Amino acid sequence: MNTSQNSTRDRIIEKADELFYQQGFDNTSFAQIASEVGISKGNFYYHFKTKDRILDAVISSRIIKTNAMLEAWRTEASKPQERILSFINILIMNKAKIKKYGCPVGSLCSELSKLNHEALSHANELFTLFRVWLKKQFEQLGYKKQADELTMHLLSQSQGIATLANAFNNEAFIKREVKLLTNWLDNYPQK
Amino acid sequence: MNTSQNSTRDRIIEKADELFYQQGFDNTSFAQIASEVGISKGNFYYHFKTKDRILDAVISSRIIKTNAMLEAWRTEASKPQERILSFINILIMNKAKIKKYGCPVGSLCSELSKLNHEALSHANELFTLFRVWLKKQFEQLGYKKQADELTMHLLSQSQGIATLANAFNNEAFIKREVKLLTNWLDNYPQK
DNA sequence: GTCTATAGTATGATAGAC
DNA sequence: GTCTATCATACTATAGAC
Repeated sequence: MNTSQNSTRDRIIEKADELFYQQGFDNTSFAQIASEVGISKGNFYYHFKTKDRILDAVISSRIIKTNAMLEAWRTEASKPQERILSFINILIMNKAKIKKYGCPVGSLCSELSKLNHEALSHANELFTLFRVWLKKQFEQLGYKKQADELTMHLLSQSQGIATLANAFNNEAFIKREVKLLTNWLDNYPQK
Repeated sequence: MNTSQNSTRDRIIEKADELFYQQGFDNTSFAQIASEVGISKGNFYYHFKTKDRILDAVISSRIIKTNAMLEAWRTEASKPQERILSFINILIMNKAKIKKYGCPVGSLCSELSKLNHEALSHANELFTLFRVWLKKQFEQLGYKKQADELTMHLLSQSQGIATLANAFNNEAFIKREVKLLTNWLDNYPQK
């Protein structure tokens, strides 16, 4: 568990993460994950006893990756404005996948909400990671009390962009809206 | 079919519509719909042979209702600006349900996209109804070439608001963002 | 750790009586 | 039109050999 490389377990998580994003959690079966990883269903159950456990592992993995990404954005840019732009630009970086599958965070939370799944609060932590990080950047930009409102507004816009790009299968729309967001960030008046 | 009142069929569609919204399409079983309507599964299959057929019927029903709503908004207000406000205000009108289940259009399209379901294009017509209607209002407001971009921007914002209100279980956020949207509509400069 | 069965259950769908 | 079976399948999960 701790000493070995965990390579099979990691491969399961990685593949499950991908399939949950592309097909949804409920719509992805153990059999398919096992098949695509190249192991038997029996072996799969050695690593994860229930479907909730694999979902938890996937969410935890995403949390770790997200934290690493946010930390990278922080160190790569000294100015908070540039850091916020890093967030906005993931819409461009991932535009092909977003067009196909929407936002990985938003679509997962939306599905878990419908399923009334207990892992919803765990998945929501992903949103909260972005929220806390962005809020800090807005605060450093000079926005005091409005930092969280600005953050929620930005998160909201990015969710809307992902949803419509997915629904209308439209990458150009993402580019246009990202420009609007960038202008908004540049020109927001009150501090 | 045509002469009778179709009451059982209509009740099935109505209940399926509700359950698909609250629990998702894939996660809602025939058995549950039948049970909640108060009929047997066998009777259910008399009215709808496959799950795709009931989904089609639900989407068609939503299209009819949406068209009626848009037509009502048109006749209730003579000014295009007021009509657009009618659209924005459904976020307030339905804030309790949006908090619980998200946007009925966005969440359905998102799910069908993940399922790679053939009914996705049918469901997208719902988005298109709003898009065409809003575009017309913006054109009458005096926006020529930008009408569709403004429409997509507005649709995008409403989707984002619904997604975040659902994820964070937050109605106050809806109210705040609706005010921003209303201000945006009032103050948008270029025509 | 990995495999091959296999159990148990839920679901979509059908057959046939009334 | 509505009902009571019933079938077939897919999926979650388990047992036990290697």
